[in-house]
Amino acid sequence: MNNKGFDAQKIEKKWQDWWRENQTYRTENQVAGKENFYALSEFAYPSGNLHVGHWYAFAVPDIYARFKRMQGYNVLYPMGFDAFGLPAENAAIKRDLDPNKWTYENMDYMKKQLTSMGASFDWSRTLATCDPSYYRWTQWMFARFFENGLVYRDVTKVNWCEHDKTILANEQVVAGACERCGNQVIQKDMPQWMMKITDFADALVDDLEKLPWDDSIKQAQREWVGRKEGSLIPFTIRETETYDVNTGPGDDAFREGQPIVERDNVVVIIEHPDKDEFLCAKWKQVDWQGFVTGGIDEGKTPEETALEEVREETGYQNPEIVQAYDRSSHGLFWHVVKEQNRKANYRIVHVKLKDLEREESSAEEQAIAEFVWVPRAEVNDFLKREDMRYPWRVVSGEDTLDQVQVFTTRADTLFGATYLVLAPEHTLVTSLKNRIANSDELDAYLTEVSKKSDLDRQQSKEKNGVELKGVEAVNPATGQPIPIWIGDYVLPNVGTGAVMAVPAHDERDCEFALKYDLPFRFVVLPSAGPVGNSRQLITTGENAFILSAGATEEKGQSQINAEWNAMYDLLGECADGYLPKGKRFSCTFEGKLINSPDFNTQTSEDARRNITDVVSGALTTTYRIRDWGISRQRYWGCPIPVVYDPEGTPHLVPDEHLPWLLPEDVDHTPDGTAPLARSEELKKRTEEIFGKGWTPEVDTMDTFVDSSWYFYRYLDNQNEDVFASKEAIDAWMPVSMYFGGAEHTTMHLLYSRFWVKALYRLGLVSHDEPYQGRLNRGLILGPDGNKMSKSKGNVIDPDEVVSHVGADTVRMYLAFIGPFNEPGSYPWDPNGVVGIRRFLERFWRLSEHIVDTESDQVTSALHKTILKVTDDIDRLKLNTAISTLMIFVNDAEKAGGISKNSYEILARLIAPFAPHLVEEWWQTAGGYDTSVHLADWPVADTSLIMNESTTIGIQINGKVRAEIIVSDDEDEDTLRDRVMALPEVVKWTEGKEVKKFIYIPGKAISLVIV
RNA sequence: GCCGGAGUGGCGGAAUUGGUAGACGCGUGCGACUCAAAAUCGCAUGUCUUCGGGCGUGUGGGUUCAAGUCCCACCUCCGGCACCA
Repeated sequence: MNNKGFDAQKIEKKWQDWWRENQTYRTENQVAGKENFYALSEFAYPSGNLHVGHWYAFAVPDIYARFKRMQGYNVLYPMGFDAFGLPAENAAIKRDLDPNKWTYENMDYMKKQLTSMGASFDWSRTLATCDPSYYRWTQWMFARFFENGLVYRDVTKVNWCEHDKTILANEQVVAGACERCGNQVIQKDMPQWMMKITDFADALVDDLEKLPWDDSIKQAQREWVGRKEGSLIPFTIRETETYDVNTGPGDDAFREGQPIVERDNVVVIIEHPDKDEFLCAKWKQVDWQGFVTGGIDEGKTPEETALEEVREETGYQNPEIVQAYDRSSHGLFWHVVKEQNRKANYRIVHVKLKDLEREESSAEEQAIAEFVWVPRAEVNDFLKREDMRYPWRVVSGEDTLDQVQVFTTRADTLFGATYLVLAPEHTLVTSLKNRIANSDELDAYLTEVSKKSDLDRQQSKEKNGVELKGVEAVNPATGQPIPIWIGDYVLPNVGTGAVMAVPAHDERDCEFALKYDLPFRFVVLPSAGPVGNSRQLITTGENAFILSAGATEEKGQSQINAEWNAMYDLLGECADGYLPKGKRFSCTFEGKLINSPDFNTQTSEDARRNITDVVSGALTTTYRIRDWGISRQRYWGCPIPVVYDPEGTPHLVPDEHLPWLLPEDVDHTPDGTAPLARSEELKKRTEEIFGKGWTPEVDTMDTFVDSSWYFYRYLDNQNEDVFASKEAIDAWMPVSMYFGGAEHTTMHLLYSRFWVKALYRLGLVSHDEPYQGRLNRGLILGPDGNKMSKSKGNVIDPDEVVSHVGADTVRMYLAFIGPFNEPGSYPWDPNGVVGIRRFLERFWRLSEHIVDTESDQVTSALHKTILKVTDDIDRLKLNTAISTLMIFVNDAEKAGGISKNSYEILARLIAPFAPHLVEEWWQTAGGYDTSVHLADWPVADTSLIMNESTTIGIQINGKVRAEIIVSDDEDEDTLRDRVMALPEVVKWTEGKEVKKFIYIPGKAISLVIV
């Protein structure tokens, strides 16, 4: 291929050498009359070999950097190496090498490969994060952060990768697995150094507003920070006095032959209408022993049964329900225990008499029991007797054990909170342990939970839990006691690790409540959406009644209407909001409050604030993001500049001892302990400087620390006094355009933003965002459309392609493969590469057709091309810029030639894409002795653009039927006459009436006929 | 499930504000040059067609003289978050 057209190999070598010798791309911090432009590509890990992804990451942005340079900017486009990290260490372990040597050899080799791209890197500014002259400043910044409380040491649960034998940051754990090696990550308690990124959580979200980045990047960062507005609601916790049921001879169940086992019964507590007294049955030898009881018949509610029992057994005719307790109690009859050991289920119903109107009870009833009024205090004493246990709670109000804060985003549903769920890890679970009646059950559950990995726990959606018997919480809005559960669906580090469960308005609580038969209270009437009741209402639950409401309808709007109507009907039936069995569901929409005294008809939004206020809660914000743990138990990383005194207190290594060097006498084999702990030299060094008994920190830093500030060091990489001078920083920062991979959106990009904000807070820099522009590039796939991988055998070796078609072709092909400003994935097409090579050859051959005078059409087309190419490169739509250049070259060929001046302009337009080839023409045939890359970018002369006529389509009833050439100055009437005379138009309009004639100059003519 | 983004020929993709859908490149077909092949050049290339035209930008509706583009509903794919309270 090289024997025809141009010799890429020769040309490229020649100009790469020339550029180096002439320092063409050396960049000064300031150039008079030029604005600075900092174009940055995420630096490379020195893996030892350049792949197509590197070309895409570095060579394509280089086109942009060259373009900006020609446009008159003073452009910095630097390159360096992110040189600490696991691969070096793994290679070292595997092949018994020195990671330092391995890394530096790779960097040398890769520098050569990078040069072969023809990129305009200023190599005088390069850096390597593993170089002591670099990491000295990483350590220096760590020290400043330490002094200002931005880094601290803490023992926390950490993500531990068994394979890599190191801690991982939350950001490095993907779906419970190690982001690097894919092995499962386990939780371990370990001391580690933490960066206080949470201090900047708000700024990391809010400051996104002022950045013109793609919304997907900003959104991903927002979600990562996970800021949520909500309320902290305090719930008091108290001891529940739960008693087994004792009944006397008045109980149905006591009578011979009654089916007691598995029978549902009520115990009725009867309150006096005026006095604080309760009606108790008087039995046999004792003054009184119990309350009215009765069996619940099939189809009756406990309430109905209770009212009936009161009327029948006591004769009082107007009882009124105060409260029905939902929890049933498994009672043992005190007297039956001895004889038959029978059991029954009890529901307790508390009624109050409206008046003392009384019918005489039957003789039979009177024979069994007569009734006496007993003062509350006396009843309470009775209930507390060891041998006399009743399921009725004694209300005393003085038994507050503790308080628990619950975080919720839906304080408006507080009246619907019918139970509380704590994470198994919640501290309250331990502190309440001795109060809990069912601690065996609890222990068994806790053991089971601890066996589950975090991954298992989050993957199994089957909810389960255990009630903490013996304690209960009080719903601060209703004042009602509610049970407390623990459940592993509540995660310890989300919110406060405690949830107020509102089954009627939360899907997860609904599932849990259905499983354990907990009450549903509906307190928010959903509002119709902006377009009416267009949304499906039910999220989950026993919604058969609702489904059947719309069963005859087709799925769609009428089904949805039926759902809403069924809900309204149901809510009309249950005035207190408690949903009956079989009709329990959850609806998470916001709306207006119901069943919430004092707050009814308020909107969810208002109620959240007002309810929070009334229950002495607090509006608050929570975040998903956690502090950044940076300790790594690995060798090849930046040493943490900390030593411990004999008491174990950490101290910074003073600045004069920086760089705090990475020891070399270390066996790198990972065994779960830090390799640095095995260094005699480090131990000795520490004792010599600080004294006997002092020990060094042996963990190294996460490599994301190294890369959090590297863009400063390019600006002033030789400076030995500061990480970069203020002048250099102010000249270049923030980075004008940062090119990188989408995979770094929630890691490097977030960390470095944090880092800069921290430096800003400490007054070390004068800007609080590192990157003005940001572009996530796409992915180059193999020719088969799959991700390139050795196992699939679809890996493209750029060196090999370059040896066939040259670097210019490869660069330009990558720019042509798809829009660089959209992070799509583009398959590598070997034939597509050939197409670009053909184009470059046509451009090359066009230089043999230089004529003295070219046609006006060519001149006009050239200037149009300038406009379009300039605009496209500016928007990083390099693919269409190239297609525009192709069109022009094709046209110029056909037009028979091009003037030298025009060819020079064309050459400059192509120069960023094919820097070697254009330089070759420019400095040989073109006759220049300075680089084309330092030439000015062409500016279009619009006066040379011929634009007097355009061909536009004629639509008849919306269909294009003809076309016509129109000059810009033609008036509408003459145009109309010409249009109507066209044979193609006549064909369609003959015998029809033309109702409308629309002319949009330069765009369309539209006729409406009938 | 929620939040982003995207669905256009055989393929990558183009159409910047609603105005001739498919630019440009690849592939394919035919032709020229050649003893032949490669390379190069030229022509054609959405689809159906009774050669009048019909149909075409994920699906179904709608707005408009005009819709890939705007509105409503849905489907699929990609990315982020996810038992997040």
